[in-house]
Amino acid sequence: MPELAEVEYYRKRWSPYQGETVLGVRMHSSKRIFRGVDSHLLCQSLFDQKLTGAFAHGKQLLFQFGKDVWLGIHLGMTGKLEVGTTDSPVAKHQHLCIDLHSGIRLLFFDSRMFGRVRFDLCDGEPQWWSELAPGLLSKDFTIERVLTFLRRRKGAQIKAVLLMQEMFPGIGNWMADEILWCCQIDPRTKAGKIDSEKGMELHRQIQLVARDAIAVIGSNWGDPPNSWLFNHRWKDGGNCPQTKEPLKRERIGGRTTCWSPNWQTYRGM
DNA sequence: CTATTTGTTTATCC
DNA sequence: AGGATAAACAAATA
Repeated sequence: MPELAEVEYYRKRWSPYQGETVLGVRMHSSKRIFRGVDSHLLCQSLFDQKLTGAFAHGKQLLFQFGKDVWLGIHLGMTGKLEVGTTDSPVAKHQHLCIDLHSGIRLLFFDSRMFGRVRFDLCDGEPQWWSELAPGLLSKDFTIERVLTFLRRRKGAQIKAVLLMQEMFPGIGNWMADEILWCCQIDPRTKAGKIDSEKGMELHRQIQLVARDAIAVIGSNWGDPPNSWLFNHRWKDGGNCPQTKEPLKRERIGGRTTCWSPNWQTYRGM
């Protein structure tokens, strides 16, 4: 499930426990999720450290312990972070639990196991983190960068381009559809066919959708208003909030895409 | 039993 | 070389 706003929601779940000290760490098998991680070193390094930072960037999460212990988490398709207590039994699909002195237990679940845990011991944030593309709401996410990227990816469908994390960190399937719906762009449009005027609108709507999604979902997983495509896109028989006509669902750019054919009529130059 | 899933990585083709 | 596309990954759900 997790895209930009959901990831921010999960960051907030663990964030309040900053300042608390780690009593113990347990990892439950699942080599896949811990690929590349020295699990013994991870447990050892976290022990007796305070949680000192909780960061989100796009779909990536980063938790800092002490000064130079860093735990990175990607939630994949089905990952989630929860808070329990140190006496709760191990649940299904539980991969990591961090017990704190207060009796609180920080938990990471992921049934499909497309998620990933990373671990770094370093002075300053890990390199992979500092190399992430500028966030959608940062001042470095400029119109120029977006237009240049659209030109480079000119042969790909815009739906697929919006899912590329190296330019649009945090945009996932539903956000991409929401953004294109706001811009009235046909999701099958080739990126190179979008003129600069439409490109500027796209840039703006990306920021608006990101801001609104974080406001509504990112704080307490609220329900988006019915004026969004979001509430109508999942099941068959949904209607476009603008035209009231049936929405279409089809596989575009490798992903199920929902759009409103008579609303999203822009097909470019 | 089959088809579907809100994500990324890898292979393959061009 | 670099871009575009599809398959693979694993498990729940309908």
